[in-house]
Amino acid sequence: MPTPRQRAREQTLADITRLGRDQLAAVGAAQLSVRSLARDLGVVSSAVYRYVASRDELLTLLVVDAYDELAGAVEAAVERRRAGDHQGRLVAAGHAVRDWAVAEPARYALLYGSPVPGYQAPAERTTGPGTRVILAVVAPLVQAWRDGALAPAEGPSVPRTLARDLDAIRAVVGAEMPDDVLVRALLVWTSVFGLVSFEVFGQYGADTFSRPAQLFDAQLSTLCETVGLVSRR
Amino acid sequence: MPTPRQRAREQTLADITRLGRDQLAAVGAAQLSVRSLARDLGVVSSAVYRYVASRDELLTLLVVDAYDELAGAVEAAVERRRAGDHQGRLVAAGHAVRDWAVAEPARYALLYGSPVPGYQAPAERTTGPGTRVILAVVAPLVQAWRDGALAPAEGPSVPRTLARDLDAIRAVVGAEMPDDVLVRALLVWTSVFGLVSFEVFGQYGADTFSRPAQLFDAQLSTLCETVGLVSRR
DNA sequence: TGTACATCAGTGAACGCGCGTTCACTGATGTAC
DNA sequence: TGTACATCAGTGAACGCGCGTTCACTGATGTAC
Repeated sequence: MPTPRQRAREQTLADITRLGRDQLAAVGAAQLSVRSLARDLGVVSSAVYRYVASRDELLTLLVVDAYDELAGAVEAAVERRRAGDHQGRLVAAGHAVRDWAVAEPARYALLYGSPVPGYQAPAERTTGPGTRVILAVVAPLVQAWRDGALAPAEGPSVPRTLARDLDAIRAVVGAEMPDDVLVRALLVWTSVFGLVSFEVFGQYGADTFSRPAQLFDAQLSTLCETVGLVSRR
Repeated sequence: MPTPRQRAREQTLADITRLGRDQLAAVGAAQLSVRSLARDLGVVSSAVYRYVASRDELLTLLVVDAYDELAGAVEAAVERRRAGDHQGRLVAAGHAVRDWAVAEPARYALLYGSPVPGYQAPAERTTGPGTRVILAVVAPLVQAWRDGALAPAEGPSVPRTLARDLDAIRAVVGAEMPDDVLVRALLVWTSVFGLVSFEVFGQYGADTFSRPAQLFDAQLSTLCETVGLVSRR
């Protein structure tokens, strides 16, 4: 049974996360400041140090928070589709990433944008949540391979050095799939985030596309063809 | 004939650009500061305002400088290959982008990373140089289409709203190519920068790939297949 | 060629601002006897 | 149930720092006569 003090502490920590998100949205990660967060919290700046040891730890908190939310959104979107519909699930995963990124551009930038100057995310705390997102995105492809629904590879085999790197990755993914499937999974991962980043970071120009989701969709289906995922009619 | 004063002014402006690049590399665009640039220049901070009207204009200067250099590098790499070798030229363009980005991560981030908080690039000065890069990257694909060397489209036609947006883009590209070719050009563009961004912004994890260029290469050739660019043997 | 004036690069002080972090403190909440 | 002590959230002042930008100025360079 938590004491009132414990409950208050959890509440304040939740408030800090929430206000941190707002800060992020308002000024970006580079300008995120402990003092201004304290002002929003209605507290003197030094009080925040009861909850986070430093500005860097505050950033880490927000990184983990964002990864978790994004991963959750992707996982939920995938599971809303029928288990056998691999392409549908992959498209759903892509759109989940895009929807979240469009709704939360600042948090997306924190995770997948240019690095925050002077801040290095502590691997032991962020790698886990970060990997969860990746796995959620490529899961439909991996499942398709497991079900034997993936068209066989066409291209040449990968160079030896690359093959060795892939072994390490295989251990993380936890599936014994062949090199070419793994490369395709990597392509899916990078392409999805590449497409989303372009849109969110404004590379297309302000008014070039009236319905960016349509472009994303068109490119996603091309991507599905590329990796050998074809919908069953 | 330039007066000594004019020559000195040009020299100082060049120094400012050079030191600005160094600043960018050292601390990133968000922390780039007029005062610290003045220190590097060996001059009092207010003196810099003889050359740039504000910090924002300094950033614009660096944006244009970077676009121009990158575009030049891509164009040169493309022209080093035989005119008929469309796939070779596209791969060369991709590698030119990657090489430049790896060598100049901070300047790459300024152009293609998350937006600099509080800074909005003036479209009338940056759009031109920015477009030059895009055109240089997709030029080999466009040329392949002109030469009739592009495999025909397979996917469904694009939605009407998207088609209308594409008309506007066609005007910029200055070529009367069909929608599906244009979509493929867009895919090339976004994918190349997506792949490069992932590597430069550290999404792969520090030591995941011992030779990232190999992964890039493998993904580039998959991309060439996707868009219907196949090398002639 | 010489002089008077205009231009302009660079100075140094100042304005007003925000930052991260430390530290001794007050006073409320929690706990052990 | 009551008391003494420990814990800990939050205060307010301070440290030392850097920032963008303005402004009146000095003195060298350039130009018109």
